[in-house]
Amino acid sequence: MELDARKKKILQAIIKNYLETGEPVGSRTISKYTDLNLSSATIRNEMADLEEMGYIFQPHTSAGRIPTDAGYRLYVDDMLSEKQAAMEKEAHVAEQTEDEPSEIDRRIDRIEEVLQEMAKMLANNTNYTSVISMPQANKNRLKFVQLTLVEPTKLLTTVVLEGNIVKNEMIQVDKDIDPETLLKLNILFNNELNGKTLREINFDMAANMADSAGELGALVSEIINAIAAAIGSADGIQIFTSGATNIFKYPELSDTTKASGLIGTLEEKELLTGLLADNSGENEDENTGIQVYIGQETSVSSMEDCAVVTATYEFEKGVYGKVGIIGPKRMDYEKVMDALKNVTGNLDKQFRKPDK
Amino acid sequence: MELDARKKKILQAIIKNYLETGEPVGSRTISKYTDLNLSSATIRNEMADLEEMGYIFQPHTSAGRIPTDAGYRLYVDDMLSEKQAAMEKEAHVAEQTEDEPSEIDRRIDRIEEVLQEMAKMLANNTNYTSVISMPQANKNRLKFVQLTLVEPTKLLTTVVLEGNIVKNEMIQVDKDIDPETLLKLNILFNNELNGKTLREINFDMAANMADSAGELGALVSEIINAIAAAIGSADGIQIFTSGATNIFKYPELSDTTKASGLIGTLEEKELLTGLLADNSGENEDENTGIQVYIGQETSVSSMEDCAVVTATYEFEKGVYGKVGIIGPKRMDYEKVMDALKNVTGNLDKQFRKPDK
DNA sequence: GTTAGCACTCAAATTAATAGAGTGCTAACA
DNA sequence: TGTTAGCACTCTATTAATTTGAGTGCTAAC
Repeated sequence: MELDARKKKILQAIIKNYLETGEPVGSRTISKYTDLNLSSATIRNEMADLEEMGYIFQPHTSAGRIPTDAGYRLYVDDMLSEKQAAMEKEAHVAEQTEDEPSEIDRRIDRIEEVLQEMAKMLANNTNYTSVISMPQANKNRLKFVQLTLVEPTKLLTTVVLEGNIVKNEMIQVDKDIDPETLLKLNILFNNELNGKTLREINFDMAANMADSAGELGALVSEIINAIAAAIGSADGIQIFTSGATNIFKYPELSDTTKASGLIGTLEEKELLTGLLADNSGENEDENTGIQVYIGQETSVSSMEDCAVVTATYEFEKGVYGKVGIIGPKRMDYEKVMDALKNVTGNLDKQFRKPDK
Repeated sequence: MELDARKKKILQAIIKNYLETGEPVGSRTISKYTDLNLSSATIRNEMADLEEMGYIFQPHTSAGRIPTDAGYRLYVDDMLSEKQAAMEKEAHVAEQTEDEPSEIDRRIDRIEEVLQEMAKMLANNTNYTSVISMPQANKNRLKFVQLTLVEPTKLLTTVVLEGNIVKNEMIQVDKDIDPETLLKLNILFNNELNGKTLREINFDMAANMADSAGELGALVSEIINAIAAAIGSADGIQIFTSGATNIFKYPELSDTTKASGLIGTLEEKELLTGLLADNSGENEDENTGIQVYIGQETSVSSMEDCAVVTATYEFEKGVYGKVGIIGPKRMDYEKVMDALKNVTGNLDKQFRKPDK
């Protein structure tokens, strides 16, 4: 069967209406709602076809229609391509209004706090649950290492990554370290490791350095481990969420089992990593950088009644983080995408030009 | 009216039964449940008295009785005094078994992670929601300050507090700083500030130091601000929660409005600070260090159907943090208190003797 | 002071009745 | 051939009526 223009128009009308009301949509409603001037009977016929094609379904025999995941998919894809076209048009215009004053004017030293607050704002504005991931550091380069003796046998390793993410790790050492050795170590590490990514600081390099350090070998490799751990802890995607309770605003998500499951995954966060991982390209809209996962596509069972929309922000050249919205499938995709574009734009500005 | 021994026994039986079943308790049940050998009619009379005294009430006229907050209070206080007596007996015994091997054997460098994991364990074990506060640092002393130049105009301030809590703050400076000045500053700050608490690093001291620094005055006071901010950020009580979804296991908490409110306060965390604040003495049981808040006593409106039990752990001499359990009023107080004692004991050990 | 017995109350569960939205199908129409 | 009016049918949701049972309070007897 063909999905001709009329069928498509009807499908869109059904979805649009369902997004607003959350109730199954009947043929009579569509007959009035659209400018097609068709009777409800005709609509009914078309609806039967659309159902056969898998875009809509009836929760029970005498009810109106509800979009299936495939239906949502079609709708969202259409919207994305429209958005894309619109953006191409406005591209140059945007270029000019570039340097409008950012509303947010604060110190950037505590990225965590900025992101957490951003998440809060986003959740408040959209009435959905928001999710933001720390920029992924596994591509981040080591900028600076500082070893400091805090106690005679306690060595503090301060690791600064490109983009000025700072991490600390405390090392317990066996024997006292004299200031001279400490200085030597500091120089050694900064010479050898600066500019390297976690991947590059691999076992080979650890071995090499330990060898060339002679009798300090054991200590050196322990320090390298600590550094790797520090980078790694920045690396294990850190996720901020906000507005978890917004799900209770949508009846289809707020029965106890579903809500509990959802909030559980939000609390645990592990399952969210997949959605916020840096899977650029895959499934992503090239122009808008927006990804949409509907129901099963999230591959998180507790979210099978949800949709997730994510966008990417640039933290440093080549280092990305993600912002996401989790809500019911019948979320206001358009509004959500706008809000996300807005947030990522803000973050981009804030991080890329830290000082005015 | 007098609360004689028999009435008390009946009251306890009612509460005990209600804790288990969550259903209103009738006179017949008590007549069998206790070893008092009284008929249900007699129990009924006593119950009427207990109701008049405000310890129990009926949700509706033809239902069994449910404990009031006052009833719970009596029950809990009784239990605490029993526990206290028991502890006094076991005091010397405990002394001997002191150095049993701790089950938890991990690196202590990341306090945050330790606490978060502890919270998780606690929530899993008890089936309630757990809450742990970072040790409060406003009594913490500054141990060490390290200034490092990360970029020509970016100064990284690493602050180590007693107990090896590490905080970082990035400072943007106007003009380049030469290595010599940096060294001078490092020495200055470590000489002047080490061992001081946030309170002691007040405006006077800031002013003094800035004055004696001459032309570097502006920079010095900016750095002091950064240090204060770093300490302050460790100071603003940081709270870890876990097992928020456990509340759905208790019907009396899981209707959407209540659950939403509760989870909201758990997410926001601000409202929890009151419960976990270091209000030692006030309302606290001297021997056990356990505090119990029932319903209204939490002074958090979303928790008026909850009870909160907290215990104190010692992080460093004189520096305390709190561990708490949030659950329905009919929680298993005994189990909860034991679990809390267990956790605080573990934390005490872990922090007080970091190395074996 | 305790207890048996009885009338009474009220929430919760069950059943019955009703209303209404929406469908599918058929037959007529342009 | 595509569109439409009309009608019988289906199924949910709502409301009302009924029943059940746990539990009480009170009285009278022990």
